[in-house]
Amino acid sequence: MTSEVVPGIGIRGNGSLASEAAREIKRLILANGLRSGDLLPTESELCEKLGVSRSSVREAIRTLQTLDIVDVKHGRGTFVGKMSLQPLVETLAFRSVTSPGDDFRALREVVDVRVSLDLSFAERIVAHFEGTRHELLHLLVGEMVASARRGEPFAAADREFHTQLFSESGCEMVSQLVAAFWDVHTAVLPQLAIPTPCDIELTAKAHGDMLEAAEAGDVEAYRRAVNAHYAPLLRVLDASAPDRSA
Amino acid sequence: MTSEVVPGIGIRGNGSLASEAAREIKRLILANGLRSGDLLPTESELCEKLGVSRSSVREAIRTLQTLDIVDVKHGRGTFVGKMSLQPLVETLAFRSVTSPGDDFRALREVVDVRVSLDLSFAERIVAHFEGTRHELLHLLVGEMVASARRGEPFAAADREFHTQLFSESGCEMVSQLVAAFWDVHTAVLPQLAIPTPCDIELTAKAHGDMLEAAEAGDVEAYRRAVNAHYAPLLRVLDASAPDRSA
DNA sequence: GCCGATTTGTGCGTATGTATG
DNA sequence: TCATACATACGCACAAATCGG
Repeated sequence: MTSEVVPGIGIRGNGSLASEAAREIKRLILANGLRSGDLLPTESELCEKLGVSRSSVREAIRTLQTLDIVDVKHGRGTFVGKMSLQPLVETLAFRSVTSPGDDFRALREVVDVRVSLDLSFAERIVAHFEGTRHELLHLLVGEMVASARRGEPFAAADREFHTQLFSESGCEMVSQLVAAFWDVHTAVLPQLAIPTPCDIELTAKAHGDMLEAAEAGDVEAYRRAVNAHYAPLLRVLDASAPDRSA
Repeated sequence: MTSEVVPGIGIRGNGSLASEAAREIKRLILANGLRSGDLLPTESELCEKLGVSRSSVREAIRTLQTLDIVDVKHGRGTFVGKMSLQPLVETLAFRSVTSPGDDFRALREVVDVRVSLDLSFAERIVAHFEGTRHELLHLLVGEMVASARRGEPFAAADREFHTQLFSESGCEMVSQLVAAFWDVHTAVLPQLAIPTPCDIELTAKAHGDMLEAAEAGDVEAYRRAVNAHYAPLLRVLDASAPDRSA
């Protein structure tokens, strides 16, 4: 029985033992300077170190696993996670489908943020790709155009294209944020509307224009391509939610 | 839709039982059209409905609680949560302090995104506030300026100012995103640098300029005020991470 | 304020699945 | 094949918080 009442104010921070355990595990990661992929103590060891039962440790680990701060592998152990923005995706995606009246509203904002980031980071991206030729990105563009002509979707290539654009330019966090929004938008959109083959082809080609503009060092052309890229999608969203101001 | 129960052997779908249970609970929320604050079945009832033990149900609930999809209250029950972006804050904040070599790098990107959103949504915000006078925001500005003169911080007012700007303009999701980034940035910054009293006052005044520009319908002035608002912060970050490319 | 019912929080023992050697 | 170590799951008992009579 670990009543463990701390005299004075602190008690045990705020929450439950499990929440406290989660904080302690985070402190443990920080204190030992552990990085992604490093092995953490076993659950039993954590029980001893934190002075709580297995149940609490497991719930704490579950919390951190949800936040992608730790990565639990069955039968092997618990490792430091990649700390991706996956929790953001899940929350936003779920939220976007639980707003009956505002079906397109939440999704529209997600897309608006994507446009905002693509336009705002245009200088940085163009500056990075100017005068180079990025074979992987050209490959992805070719893949998307080819798929579009066959009337097939090209989700994987699309996602990688956008994330590569940012991560190559040294914006790792923004890249992951873009990926998260991409995930949300593609997870929610199919439940609301389906794009036309024509739009699919326009979108595919816009990726090529973005890449060429970046390699040519033309920021304005890059921004035009970004707007062209989102035009079909915004048209669908606006048509379904005409109450949008300006 | 989902795989559902596999006869015979207990294995079903892919992930763990707890993950499966979490998916089922989300489906339950969607299927019943539950909204924030609505009461969910008790853990015991969920055990029966999902056919798993209480341990698994609890881990599933813990997962959803971490994502702010459900809200658990001791002795009362489990409710549908507010689905805030709190999980994003925790992940990003933790990530920002676990990059020894990149101390300011992650934080810099967070601030870059904030600037991006403030600039990109300028038209929308200015269009909404033009010709009006928002007393609450003026109150917050006065509070910030007064605090700055006394050399005191004004975190609460600062945060509310920025979130109000977006939520008033009808961008609820972006507002919460801004709030999340604000939380990350203010959670991490104190561990890296402390602002000067002069910078504090400049920042406080910039808020007033933003508000006045918005109410005057001057988008360009608004953008200038936004840049002035972030200038002190960016100066600190750039000074500490000189490896930034153009 | 007390009591009991309900519900979540915690602890613990046990059995099973899974990787390693 | 067997043994070991560990994560996963189950079930129960009790503690703590909340609510209503």
